[in-house]
Amino acid sequence: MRVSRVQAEENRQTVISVASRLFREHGFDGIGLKDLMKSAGLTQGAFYKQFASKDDLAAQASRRALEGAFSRWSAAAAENPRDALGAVIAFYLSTEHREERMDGCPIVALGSDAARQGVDVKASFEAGIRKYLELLGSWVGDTEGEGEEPSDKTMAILSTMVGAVVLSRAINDEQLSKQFLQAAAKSVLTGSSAGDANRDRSND
Amino acid sequence: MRVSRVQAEENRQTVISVASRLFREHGFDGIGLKDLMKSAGLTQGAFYKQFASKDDLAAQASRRALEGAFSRWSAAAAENPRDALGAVIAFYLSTEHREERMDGCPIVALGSDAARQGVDVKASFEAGIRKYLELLGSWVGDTEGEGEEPSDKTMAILSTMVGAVVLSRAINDEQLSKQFLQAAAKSVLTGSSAGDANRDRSND
DNA sequence: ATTATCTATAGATCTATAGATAATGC
DNA sequence: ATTATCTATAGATCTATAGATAATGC
Repeated sequence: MRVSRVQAEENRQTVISVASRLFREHGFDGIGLKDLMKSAGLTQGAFYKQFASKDDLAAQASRRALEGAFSRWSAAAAENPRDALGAVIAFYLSTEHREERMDGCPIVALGSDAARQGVDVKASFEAGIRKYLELLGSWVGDTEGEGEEPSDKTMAILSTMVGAVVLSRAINDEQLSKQFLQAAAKSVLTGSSAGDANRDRSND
Repeated sequence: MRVSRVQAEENRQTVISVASRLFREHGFDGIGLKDLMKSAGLTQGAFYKQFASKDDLAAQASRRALEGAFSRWSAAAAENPRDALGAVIAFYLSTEHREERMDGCPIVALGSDAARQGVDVKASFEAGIRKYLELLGSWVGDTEGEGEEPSDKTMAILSTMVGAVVLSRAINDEQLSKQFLQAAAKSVLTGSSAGDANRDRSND
């Protein structure tokens, strides 16, 4: 029954990744350790040799989720370096992103939940949010250097993006839902002074 | 043990009001019927004579919460009719509102949770959101009449407001948290063309 | 010898239902 | 007679722990 140290670490990583997806799908309180471990191919009994508590896992899974989301932003930007902001907006404010709670932005999927969690989960969110802001700030073009404080404009853009997807997911009407995404995209792109000419992407 | 029909209805309303607050505080999955009923001064056994299920209560409590929030917006606007948008922004994007999850905006407190709920809860949210949009639209001043479709600008403003408070609650750092609120206020007020001269309110 | 995982379980809590009780409504 | 609320409970699930097992690490 025992497993090599390497395998054990691999299992641990699997649990964190699975949890980062299932927490987004069901909320921190919406899924139990038994189902979480089962989805990772283990039994519940193995949990407490790997994690101190469910809260501990929540903090680590949140970090993992934010890191994954950051990678996605980076990848979108790398694919379209001339219009990085436009590229990120194109997927973030798409109906596809709205539908994929499990793999989508953790701030949207778990933002309300995070507000009720302890400092560890919030620390994971804060670190991820700061990285979002750095990336966004470099595109919005009003940071005065590297590693600067985030600008108000950058923070307002992130707020608009997060809010639009939260709102688009909280309602039944498909048309109104889509309009939240489109309105936010329009607002961010016309107000951002991102300075690119090729605004040719469509929104879905 | 039995109680008059009038009293029973009053109890029902109390349960809905209490739930609208406790769900915001703990999430739909974060509080049980026993504690909910106890907070309303009843026992759990009385629940199912009043509601079909916990989901049923969630939908009704969501409606009640949104109605309360709408009243607050209306009241703020009535107190300062010359600058209704500014008055709403002043409290919505304040640190006080950020701290009062239980009585604050239900979209912020339960938006992520609502995305995981059924059509009834989402219907409550949708109805409330439409009323927010109507009110906002009348202040932003680009609706072409009464009962019109919400404008993109109105929807972007609501997105920014909701997103900013979600973000401000998901992190530990007080300064960054406050900056989200201030940045959003600035963005909404400078970009809104609300057309009022007396922009003299402060943000906290 | 150590330990990652397993099965099993403790003790609490969850939603929902059943039956008793006592007051209302007719 | 009806019924709003109560106590009690069913049956499932929750987090966390205990002890057994079997493979690793030394």
